[in-house]
Amino acid sequence: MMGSMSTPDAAPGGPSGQDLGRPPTIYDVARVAGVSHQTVSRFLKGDSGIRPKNHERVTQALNALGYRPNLTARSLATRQAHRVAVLIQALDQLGPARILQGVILEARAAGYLLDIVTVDATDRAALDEAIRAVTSQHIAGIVTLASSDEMTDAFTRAEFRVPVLIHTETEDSVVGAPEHLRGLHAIVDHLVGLGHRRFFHIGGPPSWVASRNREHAYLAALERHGLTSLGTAHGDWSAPSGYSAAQTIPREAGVTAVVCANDQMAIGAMRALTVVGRRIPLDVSVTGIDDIPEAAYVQPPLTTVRLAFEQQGRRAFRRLLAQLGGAQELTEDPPAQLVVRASTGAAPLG
Amino acid sequence: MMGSMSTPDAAPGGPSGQDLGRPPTIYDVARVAGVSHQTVSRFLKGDSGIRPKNHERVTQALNALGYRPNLTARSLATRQAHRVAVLIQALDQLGPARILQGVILEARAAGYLLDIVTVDATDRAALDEAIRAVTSQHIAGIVTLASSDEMTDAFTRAEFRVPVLIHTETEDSVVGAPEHLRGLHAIVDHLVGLGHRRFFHIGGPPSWVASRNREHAYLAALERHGLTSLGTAHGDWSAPSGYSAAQTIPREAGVTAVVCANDQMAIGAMRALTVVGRRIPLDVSVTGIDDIPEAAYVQPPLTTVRLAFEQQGRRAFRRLLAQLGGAQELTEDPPAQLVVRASTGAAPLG
DNA sequence: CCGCGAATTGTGAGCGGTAACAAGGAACGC
DNA sequence: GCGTTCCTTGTTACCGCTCACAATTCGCGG
Repeated sequence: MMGSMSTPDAAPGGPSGQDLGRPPTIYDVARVAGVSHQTVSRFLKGDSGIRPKNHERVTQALNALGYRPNLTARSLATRQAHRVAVLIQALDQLGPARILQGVILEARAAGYLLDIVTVDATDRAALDEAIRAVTSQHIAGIVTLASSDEMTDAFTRAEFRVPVLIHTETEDSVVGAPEHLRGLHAIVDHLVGLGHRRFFHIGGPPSWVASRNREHAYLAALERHGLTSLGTAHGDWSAPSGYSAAQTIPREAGVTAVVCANDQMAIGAMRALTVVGRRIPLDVSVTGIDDIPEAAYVQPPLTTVRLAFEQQGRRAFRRLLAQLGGAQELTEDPPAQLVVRASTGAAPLG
Repeated sequence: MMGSMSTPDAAPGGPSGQDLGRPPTIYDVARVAGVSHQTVSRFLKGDSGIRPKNHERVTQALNALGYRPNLTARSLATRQAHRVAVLIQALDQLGPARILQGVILEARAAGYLLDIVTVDATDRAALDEAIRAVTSQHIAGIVTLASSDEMTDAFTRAEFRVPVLIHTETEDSVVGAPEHLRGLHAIVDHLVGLGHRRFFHIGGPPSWVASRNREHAYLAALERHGLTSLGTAHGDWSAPSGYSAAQTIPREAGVTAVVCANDQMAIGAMRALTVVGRRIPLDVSVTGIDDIPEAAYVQPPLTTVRLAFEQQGRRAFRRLLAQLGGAQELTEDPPAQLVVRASTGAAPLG
């Protein structure tokens, strides 16, 4: 009926098919550019075999329409999900939260969505259930940041068709003195330098890989100085557990240095020691690991080691990505840095 | 030709078409159940108009194959994303992290995926950029947990086609004494009961809604007792800023109670006060808000208010869901609870 | 100027669902 | 017993994109 023939668009009201109600598709782009949708698809894919003229026209059409790819459709067609499940123990601990932060950053950069699931790593049933729930979804891979043995067990128990990356502090670095263990060495060196000879350790739950690594590093560092530990008590990473653990230190042992596996427990331990009248650092020195924000402001300020959590997270995700055939890994070892504050001092005489 | 007629399955090799390499689709289910794929779809949708016989057969086929719906395909067909963007300031603060935890839980329960973006709320450009990035995706809605004015501004500046839920502590509860403000009232009541009359406040950044709410509640609580505040200093929620803020308290003002807007700043403040020789709680009482895990183990243990962060998060997400036409809201007000510890004591005489 | 192979482009068919409509059956009244 | 209506089912067509393959086009030697 009407004269217009260039735009076989039956929809009335639109000036030139520029802005339709729904977001533009590659077909819209193709129409505007005067090419086939496949050419647009190829362009988007970064294909090189496109003639300059078309390349140009597609580019223009693309930002004329403000095209955004529909990731859902792409996923459906390629049948690969840009979605990764993250199993994490708890968000309310600084370390894990920061690691997660790193994972989030890296995932966003790579265009992946995260399916974050918090799990109680000590509850096998809940763990299995969570894994089942997660794997019944369409996901590209799994990252786990809660690295207890129960967790690892649960994962080896289940069968997966997707790559799983079990993040532990030392993932790969078991060989070759990983940085954070170097951090622990630095702590022990620092204390020995202050004259300490009688050490006690407050570690995390024995079933955690991180606990064992840290304890192991502590013992190794002592050994390097020809010293042995007077004992270890295990907490659960929390301040209360550090408090209880410190109470188990035998009074008569003459411990002058308490090395804790994280700051929270160190804070609890300091409290327990203070309560029984031991002065920090005059009578006993206490150290932590993590350098939580409060560490500098507790009484006395805590000597600790600052770890690059965020980078650990980035690395974990990158590693998974590598398994998925994506980008290459991040290889730099996350640094660790000794932070000396007032909770450590010269060993008491005698 | 053959006797079997119940399974018109031409595929060779498989025993009965049970386990093919790829995950089963509704077509597979339909074939096994001997109905059309649409019937299966209807069943999945919870449609009631299905004859008992078919209902039964579909049910059986469903779990015989272990069918899981392909959310991607569903999204494509219904063109609605089950994906919500969460804008959050920082994960390494306990409060926000726990709120996020609540959001995560609720989102999972509702079958939504979260696109978590951490933003620096003070950087307008970054903020706008983050919002643009997020909204260019196909999302159902947005929840923001970083409730500074910059954030709110950025959101009112932008146009959205999806619902946005800006979470603040007091969202709706500005009227009718929200719980956490009741918590602040409880703190003031507690201190007044101990004989304190000279109060000072260490608040968060003035641009944060939460800061203003808390300060407002603090002032209101004092007023109820016929008292006025001797002043307010603003920090940035961190321990160091609490330390600095406490240093601004004029020595000669005779302040006996310092009410801080969160625990971290309280910890910093206690340190600053101790450094200048003021004893806590003998000379001055200090209180926090949040009840972070370390609060009970700093020296002295901190009197504070425990807030139900996780529930705040759940509520925020539910509220968004309600806007999306989903489930109804959670209406219970998250509780707040005064936790009295050793950082508060009787006001000094004179 | 034609033929031919390589390089570009276009076409058609899914990916796994849902929506709209058409078709088949059962129930019911006469 | 038969026509009519309503209830269940089945059919067909997308959603927006990618893949495999067919159709063009281009460039160049003969």
